Order: sequence, then structure tokens, then C-alpha cells
Amino acid sequence: MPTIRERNKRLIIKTACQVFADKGFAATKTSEIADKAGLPKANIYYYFKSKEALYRAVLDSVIEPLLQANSHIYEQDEPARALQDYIRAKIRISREHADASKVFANEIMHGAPHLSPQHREQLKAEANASVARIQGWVDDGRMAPVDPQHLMFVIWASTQTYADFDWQIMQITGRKKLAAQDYDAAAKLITDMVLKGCEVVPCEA
Amino acid sequence: MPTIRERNKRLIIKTACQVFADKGFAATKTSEIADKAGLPKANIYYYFKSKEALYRAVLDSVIEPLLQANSHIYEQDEPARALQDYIRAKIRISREHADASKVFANEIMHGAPHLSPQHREQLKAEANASVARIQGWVDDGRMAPVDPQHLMFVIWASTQTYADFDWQIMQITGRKKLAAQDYDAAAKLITDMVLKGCEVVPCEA
DNA sequence: GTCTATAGCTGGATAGAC
DNA sequence: GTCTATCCAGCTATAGAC
Repeated sequence: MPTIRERNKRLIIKTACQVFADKGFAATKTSEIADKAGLPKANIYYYFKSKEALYRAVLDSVIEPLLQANSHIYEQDEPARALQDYIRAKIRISREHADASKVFANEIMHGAPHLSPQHREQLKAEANASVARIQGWVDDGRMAPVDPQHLMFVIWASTQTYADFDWQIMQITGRKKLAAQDYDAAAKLITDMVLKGCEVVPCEA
Repeated sequence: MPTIRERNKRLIIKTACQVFADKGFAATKTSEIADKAGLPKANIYYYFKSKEALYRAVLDSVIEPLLQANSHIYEQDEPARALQDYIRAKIRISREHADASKVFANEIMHGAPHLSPQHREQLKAEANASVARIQGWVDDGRMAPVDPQHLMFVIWASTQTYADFDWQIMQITGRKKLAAQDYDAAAKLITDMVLKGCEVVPCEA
């Protein structure tokens, strides 16, 4: 029933995510979030008991989409297909959820001081499961014996860089805004490199 | 002969670099820098006119080491050797200058609001030169026709991640601190992947 | 549920003694 | 060149009218 409550909370979280991504937690003023959301500042505090509580809510909202890409590692049985889909999904996230990625990157870079123990465990569990899956393919002789952990780090880093460090990418490519073709080119190169590195043959499409 | 002046400035910049890397600019208190450096806060302001001026000094001190890795792209004529050395150098920087890397990453992630136009140009020029160099190898048929810009982004991202997101790496590897073998494993995997992706044969050593 | 006005504190910056 | 004491801006957070 509290449809207005939910709607406002969502609006505030969404706006806060943009500002936190842009400025970082400490540099963000609650008044700026309020202004961008078109609300008086006190309204923020009516819905969230503190700036930090709001930030935690943003972190929560951000983790689900970021973890969804992992599903491709499980749903596809063929290594080439799985890696290919995974990289594509990660690049899509960098494009469609750049703010979420930045908020998360910021949090991680500073040692995840606001991340709940539950979320830490969840992330670790997801990573470990993906690593185990890749190790399985290696053990079955279906791909070259790469270190699965470092393979994941490379995939994470090279896909997320298109969100987290988009400013640098735009500087160097000379773009005002990254376009579909840029993300496609990135996905292509990363996929190509990873598949060759793992010595698996690409799937069509 | 202001040897004491220089010594103190260096100490303050070095300490500030650590704290800025750990907390980010806005979350850093000058009192914390002072405490860690074993100085009263007013001393900081005797040497630097503001927190922001100190931060800019840190940024300045950080850029040189980060750019040095680029030299390998020019000094080596053979693509395989150059890329190999470049990746190794970048990984070494992630290990030896992790704080510098984090300060810089933070700055870039938020759109480089404190970076001087000179430094922006310098970074862009270095990047463009490296890209041109790689494009030259492609044109000469000495490596596969990869997109040189995206190749650089991948190398940057996957090497810097070992500094910027070391917390995550440690979480997943279960290490308390990354050791030589971790950086070696990373360098090996990244090099392997890049060389295969570029279709150049590795050099010995 | 909304908003104005303001309290209260944190932290950047400085005056001025040594 | 060093340091203590303090000032004051700007921010988070809230009281209280509507």
C-alpha cells in the first residue's frame, strides 16, 4: 500500500546512486541529492535515517545487477560459450549500470568499509563458485590450464574499466560519450583475447 | 639549502599519499595526515597552503612513476618483447606503487577534477604515442590487427586492478597480503593472453 | 507526508607565542 | 621553523509548523 513511500525511496536511491558514483561517499552532500531529486533535504532524512543509511541502501540496490552476469558461467556448459556470454554481459553492465559499477568500485577500492558481512560472503561465494566452474573445465581438458582466479580478475578488470574509468576512455578515444560500437569493440577484443588465452574455439554469434 | 624544508615536504607528501589512497580526498582529514606523519596539523599548512594544494602535490608526485612503464613500448622494437616488458612493468608498479595507483584511479574515476590541463595533455599524449606505436606494428603485419586503443585499456585495467582493487583480490585468494608469486602469476596470465591475442610469439625470459 | 528554519558539530585554516 | 589554541564555514541532522 505505501506506494508513495516506495516511489520516493526509489527516486532517492536512484538519484543518490548517480551522485555517489560521481563524487564518492564523503564528497557527496545530501543537499545535492535532494536538489537533483527535486525534494527538500529533510525529505531524505524522513525516508533514511542518515546519509550512511542511504548509502548502504544504494550499495544494496547495486549488488544484485552486478552479480547477475555470473549466471552465464553456470547456464552454459560449453566453456567458449560461457566465457563469451559472461564477457558480453559484463560489458553490458558497464554500459547500462555504470553508476552502480562506480559506486561499487569506490567501495572496494577503499577496503569495502560499508559492505555488510553478508554481502562480503555473497561476493566471495559467487567468485569461488565461478572459479570452481572454470577449474572444472580445465580439469576436464576442455580449456588450457589457466589460473581461474587470475582469469576472473582479468575479465572483471577489463570489462569494468569501461564503466569505472569511462572518463579516461572518452579522453583517449575522443568521444563525448561511449557508443554501442565502442562497447562492441571492447567486448570483441576481450572475448578474442580470453578465448585464445584459454585455447577454446569461439562459438558462432 | 632548505634541506629540512624538502625533507618535511617529502614526508608529508608520502604520508598524504597513503591516506588519500586509503580514504579518498574528501574523506581524508588533514589531522590524520599530520598524526601519521608525527607532526602537528599546523605544520602541514606551513608547507602547503591548503588540503587541496597538498593533494595536487601528491598527484604530481604520483604521475611520473605511473608513466614510466610506457618507455618499454618505445625502447623495444619487437612487439612481443615490448608488450611483455610493458605488462611486467605495469604489474611491478601495481606492487611497488599501489598507493600512487589508487590515488590516481580515484581521481580518474571521478572525472579527474583536480588534474591540471598539462597533466591531462601529457597522459593523452603518452597514450596516443603508445597507440600509434602498436598501430605501426599492426600495419607492418607484425601482429594481428587488434584495436590498439582497446588493447591498451585491457592492459591498463588488468594490471592496475592488482593495486586498485587489491582488497578484492586478497579476499578471493585468501591472502593477507599479495606476494611475489601472486604478481608473477598475474603477469604471466596477462602476458600470455595478450601475446596470444596479438598473435605474436613470446620472447624467452 | 512535506518543508523551513536552525541546532550542533566536524574539520579546514590561521593567529600568534615560542 | 614549530606548535597550541581557536576561529569559522559548511555540513549533517532535527524540531516543529503546516
